[in-house]
Amino acid sequence: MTRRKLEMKKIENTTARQVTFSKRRRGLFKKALELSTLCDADLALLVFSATGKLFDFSSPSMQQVIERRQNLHSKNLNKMDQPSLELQIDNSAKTLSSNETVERTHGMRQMIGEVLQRLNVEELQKLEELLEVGLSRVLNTKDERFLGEISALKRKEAQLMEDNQCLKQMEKQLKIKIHAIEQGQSSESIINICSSSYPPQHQDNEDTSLKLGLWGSMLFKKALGLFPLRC
Amino acid sequence: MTRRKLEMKKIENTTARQVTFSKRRRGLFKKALELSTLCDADLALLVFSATGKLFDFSSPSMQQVIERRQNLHSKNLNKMDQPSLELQIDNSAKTLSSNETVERTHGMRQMIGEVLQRLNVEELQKLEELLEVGLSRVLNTKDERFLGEISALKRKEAQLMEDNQCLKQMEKQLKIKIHAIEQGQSSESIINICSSSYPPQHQDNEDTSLKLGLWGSMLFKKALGLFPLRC
DNA sequence: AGCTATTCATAAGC
DNA sequence: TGCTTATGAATAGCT
Repeated sequence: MTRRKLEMKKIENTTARQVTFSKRRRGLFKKALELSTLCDADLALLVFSATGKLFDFSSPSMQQVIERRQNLHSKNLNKMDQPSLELQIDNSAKTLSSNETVERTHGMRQMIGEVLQRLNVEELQKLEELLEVGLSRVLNTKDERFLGEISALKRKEAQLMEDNQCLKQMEKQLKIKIHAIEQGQSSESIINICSSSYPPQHQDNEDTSLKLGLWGSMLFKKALGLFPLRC
Repeated sequence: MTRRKLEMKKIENTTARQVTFSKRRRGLFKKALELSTLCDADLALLVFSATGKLFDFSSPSMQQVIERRQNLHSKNLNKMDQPSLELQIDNSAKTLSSNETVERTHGMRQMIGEVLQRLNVEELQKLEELLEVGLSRVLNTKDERFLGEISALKRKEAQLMEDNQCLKQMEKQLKIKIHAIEQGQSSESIINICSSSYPPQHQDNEDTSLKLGLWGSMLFKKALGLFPLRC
């Protein structure tokens, strides 16, 4: 603002608006750069022009800053749900540093930031490599868990379907037997199948279903062995 | 800057740095607001303080602006909306290998390696950024698939267990009936239990086993209806 | 795109 | 952290 003070609302004249956009955009980016330089702050600035062109500046990388924000949001959402990681880091910090005041006055991030400042390029490269390896291990572990869970579920599913089929067969057989009886035939030709008591209640509540399924099919197979008609 | 011009590098004095951070941060956000107001531009500004606190401003919403950027990047990745980098790489590749045998004998990796050698730091940073965005999208998509598959399997499992229970009930009833008949009692005295809450309510056609489950239970119901004694 | 006249932002100091 | 002030920066309106 100079010559005259500018009213703080949208500039209606398109040309004037575009000129102002260019000038002020440059100014804004300069200020952003200065802030990040002078104060060593992480920062991201995204500006879309009216024509859809993107201007951006960030420190460190845009992706990193955005992810940092999203992590923050996730944490806020989860809150105390999983104190694990931060707490672990914090504990590690406590174990590492005999000077307790450091831990109390400085946040973890700040501590990390300051430590990083002290590292030279070579050390930072080593660290980068370590973190890359660590990331890939984390990702692989996560995938393994996912895949493990999926295959467990598939096993369970297969088991249940098998049980299901067997039960249906069993049902069929029982109906045949009933029919036979009702036709006045001797029931001796068709034998007792399942005199057992029902599902044993295990104390393992984590995976009742699988055991139940297993128990079911074992029972059924046993029954089949006794049964004149095969399943 | 006033009183004296400030050198453009990190302020070493921590207190002074924090004071400057506060002042300049306020100024930066004011400028950002003014730019978005005057020029009606989409804009996002994220600043992390050294203590990890997040300050942000955006217009319209942070999420929208960030997504707009991601979309832009996807487009860049997908096609030649912005031919700059991709084209440069491609051109570099073509320039590099006028000799066709080179392309054929050298693997993709080596070619990429050579192309990368030709990029300057700025181009490499852009590329790094693109790859980071791409990676994070790939990871997110993968996770979504995993989670989707897991929840589908869990639904399936629940369905199968339900079917299973019902079949077991049926079996039990049939046995009771047989027993009754064999004792010479009237079958009328033993009646139905489990036909109540049966009909499954899923519409997941993508899944054979589910259909089988559905089919199974429909069959079961039908059988019940035809059967002299109800279940 | 340049050029000022002006207003704004802010480093230093308290 | 807040206020003051001198001064360097940013920039609106012109050209």
